[in-house]
Amino acid sequence: MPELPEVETIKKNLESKLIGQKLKNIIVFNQDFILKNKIKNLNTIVNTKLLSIKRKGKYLIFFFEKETLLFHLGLTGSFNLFSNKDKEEITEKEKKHFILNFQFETHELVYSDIRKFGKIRKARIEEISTLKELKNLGKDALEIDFEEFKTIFLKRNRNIKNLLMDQKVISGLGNIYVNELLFRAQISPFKNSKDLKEKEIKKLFFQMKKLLKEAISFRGSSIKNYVDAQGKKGEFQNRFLVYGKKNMVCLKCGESLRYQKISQRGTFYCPNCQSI
DNA sequence: TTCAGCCTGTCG
DNA sequence: CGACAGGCTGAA
Repeated sequence: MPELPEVETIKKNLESKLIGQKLKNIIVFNQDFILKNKIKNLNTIVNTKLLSIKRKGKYLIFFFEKETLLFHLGLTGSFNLFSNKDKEEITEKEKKHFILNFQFETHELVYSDIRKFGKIRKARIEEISTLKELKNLGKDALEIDFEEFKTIFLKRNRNIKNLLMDQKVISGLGNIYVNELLFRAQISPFKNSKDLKEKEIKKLFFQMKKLLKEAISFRGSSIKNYVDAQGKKGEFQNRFLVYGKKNMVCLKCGESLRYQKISQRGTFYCPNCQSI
């Protein structure tokens, strides 16, 4: 579900409410999920303060005084902040997917996950960078500079869409934003990375930065499930040019947009604007 | 590099 | 009912 812009939006929400607060208690709603993630002694972070929250790619890392919690939201993971007054408005339907409730001084932070593809890791601060989830992660799409971005395409012989979605190569982009990015950069999703010209790599780089910043400014994209930590939908789905627009008219050229799977992922593109 | 598998929900 | 969904992994 959440790609870089959605995770960044959630991070901002949480930072503004929770930084510096002491975690008073944790309630586990779904013990199976905790077991599956091999989380032991979750309670050792209780009675310590949340010092900072960092994002890398689609991961969120909560830094407590001695330990850290790493989250990946999978497809349907979500955080929800509740103050005491809006707790009564929680529906049974929402409760059904609650995994964890972190009770801070002024707010409760609930992690929910409908499909339970999300991931949690716990590590001491000094161990965090040794987690395989982070060790194998490519540079964050917002942080990478052009020189580094260019090297992604050297010596690689792969489908461009798969390459950009590979978190080990560059982290943060998912299916929505790669579809949108390739359209905006006017590059075919079927193109091989080795065939990109320097000019196209430049275009891809600048469009990527622009797209992600724009999406963040609209607080991410909500297709079905995504809401930010305040329960609000994003707005960037209203700015999509191709994603979810099979058979609709291309706003640039009027051609009918196509849909086809590439490596099992739905791919939307304009055959005219994005010719090979 | 493909493909099932992990899960639940929705849409046609 | 099958197809599909903002992701990722591990096995063939």
